[in-house]
Amino acid sequence: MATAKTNEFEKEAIYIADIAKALSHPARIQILKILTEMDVCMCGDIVELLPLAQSTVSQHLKELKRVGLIKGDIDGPKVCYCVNPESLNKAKKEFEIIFNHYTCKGAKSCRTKKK
Amino acid sequence: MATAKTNEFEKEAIYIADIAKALSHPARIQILKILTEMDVCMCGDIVELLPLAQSTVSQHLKELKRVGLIKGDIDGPKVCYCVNPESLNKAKKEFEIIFNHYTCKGAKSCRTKKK
DNA sequence: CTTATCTATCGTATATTTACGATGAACGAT
DNA sequence: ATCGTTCATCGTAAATATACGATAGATAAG
Repeated sequence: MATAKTNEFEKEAIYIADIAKALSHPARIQILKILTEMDVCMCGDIVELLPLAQSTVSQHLKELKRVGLIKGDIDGPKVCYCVNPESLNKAKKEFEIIFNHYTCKGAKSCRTKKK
Repeated sequence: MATAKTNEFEKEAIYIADIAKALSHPARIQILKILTEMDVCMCGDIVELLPLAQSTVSQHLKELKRVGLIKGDIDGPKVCYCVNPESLNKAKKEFEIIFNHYTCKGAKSCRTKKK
């Protein structure tokens, strides 16, 4: 990020950007999909479904956990992952707000200043 | 990205991740907000509202243009930016699909395998 | 033509992300 | 206690992202 100025932006913008960052890799999108479509949700299962090494998948899971979109429960030597419905709903609403805001107000023409 | 494996993922996941990447910086979230709330939408106006240099803002605008969320019309020496309602709506729907999908199906407990 | 304004791009420095193999930690089974 | 399984973390390399100043290009104004 190079001398990040993250804290000089608006709180809401920082939150949305952070969630968006967690969603900004195809592997993490597919992980979310996998976690909701499979009964089992172990790291090993995900590794088999993605073209990535186990350590890389583990890093992606960590990023999704960081923002709270998923959670992992230790179950013996395994870790059982699942989506976190609460935080997913919160993120959903935040994105809805900005998208609705923009699409409702945003159709203003760029060409109003033309001669 | 380090030897990006982007093309080995699902097409839909790649699209959503790409939009999310464009939204993954607070400056770009605020730019979208600014573009819908102001009548004028010149680069210079945005520079005054953000704690960033003009060249940096220009780069953020370029990233938003890359995924089609905004467009810029050349108006003399200025460039008049505005959101692109069509692509914004498309992105909105894609996010809705994945969020609704997850929140409808995703509440499965992680603890079903516990003794 | 010259100057001023506005924006994009270039060059550069630094931070972060992505990816992998190797290793370590935790646990169940033997 | 030892072994195998599962996952996280470490170390590392390469690609991207972020940010800035400097510069170039395009146009309006004079």
